[in-house]
Amino acid sequence: MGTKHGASELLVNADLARADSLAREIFSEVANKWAFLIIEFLGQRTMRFGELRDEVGGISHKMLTQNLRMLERNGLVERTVYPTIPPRVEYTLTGAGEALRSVVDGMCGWTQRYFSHIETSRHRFDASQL
Amino acid sequence: MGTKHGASELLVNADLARADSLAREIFSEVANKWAFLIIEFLGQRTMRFGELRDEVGGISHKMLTQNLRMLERNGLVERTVYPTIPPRVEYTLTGAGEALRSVVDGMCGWTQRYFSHIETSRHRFDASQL
DNA sequence: CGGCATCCTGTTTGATACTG
DNA sequence: CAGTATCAAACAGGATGCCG
Repeated sequence: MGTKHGASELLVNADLARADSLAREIFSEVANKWAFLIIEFLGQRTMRFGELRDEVGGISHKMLTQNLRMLERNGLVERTVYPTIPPRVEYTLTGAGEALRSVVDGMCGWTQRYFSHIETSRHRFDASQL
Repeated sequence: MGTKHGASELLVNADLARADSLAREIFSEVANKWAFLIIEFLGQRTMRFGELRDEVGGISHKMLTQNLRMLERNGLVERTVYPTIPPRVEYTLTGAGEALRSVVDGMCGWTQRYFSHIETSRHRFDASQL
């Protein structure tokens, strides 16, 4: 890296810095347990709000709504409303969502693979903390 | 799936159910942004507490300690203390940690790949919410 | 330097109730 | 059925100070 910078080079650096912090922001927003679980289950098939709630399990109505909105905003999930009575709303993964699902799948596989390693490690750790 | 179950089959099912909920618990505990960022940076090289704090950036002393303990407890990170003055503590990824890092790397790649898709989607969404 | 305990604040969350 | 609002409870997180 030299000590001379043209104006355009400075702009490029500024752009990279902006992109980087935004990338980190996206990363932080999406990397949470509910989002991952939702993506994992939605990957299996399109589901209605209530189905998803049952599948995920242990998530409150409010949390599911919040996370679905966040995922929709980021273009990972598509929301389709059928204006019937009672209302019917379906959620599907988009291409970006499917792509992230393969990452989440990787994590599921990891959990299975290292399951006993983790259990053992936990016991050892807890025992050592008396 | 028949309607008759032997005692051992019931036990197996019970075990699977226990393992499943534990797996989900592990999944939920590890799938958070700080843990992912820590794993990502530690994957590059062994680091001291302070280095890691600087690399991750924006994480408080307390959060870093908490997450490192959690990762150590689950056997993803190994903690080495050098009893010098001042103290020197190094953190390294274990095999399980490295394995999870490849998942996190996948997510980093995903973020880069869909970066502009996400930005566009966000703008569209925010505009539609007036 | 790194860890732990404490206090204190603001965010997250669940429960509840009401709307279309 | 799905969404939104509101409220209280619970928790996460930052700041600070002291210890090894």
